[in-house]
Amino acid sequence: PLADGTGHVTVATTRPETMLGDVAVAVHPEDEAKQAFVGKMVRVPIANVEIPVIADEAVELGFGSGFLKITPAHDATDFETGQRHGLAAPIIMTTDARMADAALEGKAGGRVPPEVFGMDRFEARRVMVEMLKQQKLLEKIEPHRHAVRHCYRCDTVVEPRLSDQWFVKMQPLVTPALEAVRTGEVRLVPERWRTTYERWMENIRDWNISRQLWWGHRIPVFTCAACGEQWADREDPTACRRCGGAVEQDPDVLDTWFSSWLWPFATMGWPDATPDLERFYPGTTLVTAPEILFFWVARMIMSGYYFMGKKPFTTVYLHGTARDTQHRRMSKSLGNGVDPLDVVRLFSADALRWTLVAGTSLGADVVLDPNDLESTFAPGRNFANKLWNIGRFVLAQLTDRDGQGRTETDQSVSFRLLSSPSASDLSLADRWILSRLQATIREVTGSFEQFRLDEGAKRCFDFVWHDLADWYVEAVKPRLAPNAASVALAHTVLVYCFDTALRLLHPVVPFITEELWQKLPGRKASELLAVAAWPESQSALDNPGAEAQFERIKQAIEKIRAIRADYRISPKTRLAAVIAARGTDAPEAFRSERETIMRLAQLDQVSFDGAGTGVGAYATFGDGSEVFVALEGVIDVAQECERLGAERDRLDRQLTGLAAKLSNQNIVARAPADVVAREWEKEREWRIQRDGLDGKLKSLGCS
RNA sequence: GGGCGAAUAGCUCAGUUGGUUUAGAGCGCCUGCCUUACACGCAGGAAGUCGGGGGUUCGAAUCCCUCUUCGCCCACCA
Repeated sequence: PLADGTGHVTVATTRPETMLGDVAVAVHPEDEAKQAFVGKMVRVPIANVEIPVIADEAVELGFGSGFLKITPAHDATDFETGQRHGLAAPIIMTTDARMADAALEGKAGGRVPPEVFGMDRFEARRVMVEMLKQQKLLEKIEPHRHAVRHCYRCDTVVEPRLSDQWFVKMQPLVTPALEAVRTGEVRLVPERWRTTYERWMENIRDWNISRQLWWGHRIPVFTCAACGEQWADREDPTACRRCGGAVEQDPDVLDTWFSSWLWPFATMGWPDATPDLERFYPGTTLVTAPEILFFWVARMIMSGYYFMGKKPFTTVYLHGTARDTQHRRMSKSLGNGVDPLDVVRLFSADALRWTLVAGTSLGADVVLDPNDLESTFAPGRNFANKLWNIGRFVLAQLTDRDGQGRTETDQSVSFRLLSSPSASDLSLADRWILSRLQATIREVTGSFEQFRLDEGAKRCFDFVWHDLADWYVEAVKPRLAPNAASVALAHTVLVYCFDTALRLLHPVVPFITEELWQKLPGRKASELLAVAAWPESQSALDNPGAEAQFERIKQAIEKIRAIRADYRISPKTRLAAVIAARGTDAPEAFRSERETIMRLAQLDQVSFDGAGTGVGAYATFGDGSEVFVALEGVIDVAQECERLGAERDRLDRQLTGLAAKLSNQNIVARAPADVVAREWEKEREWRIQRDGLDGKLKSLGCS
């Protein structure tokens, strides 16, 4: 009711009991209809005090009744409104949320009436609603969804209550910390966090650093019981610095982040100028979770500039978060987590690490399925297993040749190549894998430097599994026979490749790589991969020509394997094939890897002269090179026609698409020359392959 | 309420300044193999109108607009 009895205003609230602490009712200054009320007094029911109607922009236009009760002691927004209008802030609850006037120190007789005095807030709410009803001052009750703060530990609804606290004035600390990130002096990775960081820094509020907890660093503020002098001190004083009276230390402790923000230098002996501090400050890369960017990272940057005059680190790498298949963050309270120890037990620590590193691209979260650990972590286990088996194979070659363990020769030869590769002795497969390895070293190093851990991990995976194991190890097997001429060289290349791959992979799968690496020849007992040198690529081993030629070897083998599968020929059946190099494809390359082709395509006969004749299956690849597999008695002309026809049609479709592109003058004129040249080269190769197939189709009499 | 991000094969995701890609990988799926390092493996294969619509461009999964859906972070919500 208005105090002058001329009417009333209606106020909505979700916390009726706090009306005992109301000091004003506010309306929005632009709410024309309500301006007449501003300056009038209203009587707060139950509390029986008169308070003014004021105008303030904290009121949201169009929300609720348009009248907002102001309770400065029990609501943060209201506190600020109260400050703006110079209003009092009566506290009407105790620290354990029972109704009582704090100003009366536990005695009744103030704003809190006897009916609810000493009552818990929720009980008081019920009683007060009843009282309002009886006094016919309750207009209506309706459901309203809104956010209520709960204690993170016991889930109790938290009640805002005005109290004295210590704050750090943040504005002076912000400027250098904001500038550092803006200029790139401190780099955030991924970069998009910069916006978030800047927004927070620009709107920073003073930092409440006092906590009413049992455990923590006590606030070093002292108060004299006699004269009231109050000061902060580095030492613990025993008497007042002014009058010599008894002193008391502030009972509160510091916010945990108030000590954490000193971490970059306090851990190294600060405030003393220690050698560690000199050597290790500033640090290089801080790795942490994104949600801690404000709590910790921003504050470390601020404290670094303030206390040390320098940034605390150059790069902040913010990693992803582990989530479940519904993208919920894994947490103890939700119970949707994956226990790392289970994963270690079932799949190994390397498998766990592999999944998290290889499965997360920069700045992205990683989704793990707590209900299907197998499909989540098996790939990592499988890869570790593959590494182990390659290691077993390599080591077996080096140790059991004549039943007498590894020899002196093995150890010396294995590392000679590193300094002086002799190209003339190397096979095509050697040159290919060595060149591939150099590219791998460069790419993996580059990826890691850019925090593209997934990219680096997967590049290693591809090299180890698909280059080294699938092709090189298979190609090199015949040369590993004890009496083979190039056995020492083969060992050298094999060990060099494997050793280097282990070094590259060590950050991702540290345990198995360490174990394997220490078993390699030439290792001293004290050597650790963990501190071994990072590989450097040797440009002398780069060999694009060998890479291209060995690609053709692979293609020839793959064509033969595909023919074998198409005609359902048992893997045990050895076949005879003719491979004809065409165009720029080098015939001597095929000849030099004759053994490899025979073994991997399961042939008992291969010729590199002329084209194949008789009944058989045909395929074309590369620069028009051809492969012919004799299939007397197996071949079905109709099926061969269909097979070749399908391949010819596929090439035709591609050629049609390309032709449209290349006949468009716009493209030819406006696209970069090298792009156009590449398209023409593609067109040439596809056309040669297509023409080859056409000829074959004709000669088979396919319609 | 404010800010940010994501939608690409059945699933989880790559695809770095628009053009070497015939849109890839792992898992799953289909066929055949215990080929003396590995069946946690080998060989071959199927599978995607790159969320919808519009635009810019000679050219778009990639840039712009819009719609839809999902998610995350922050917040002083009467």
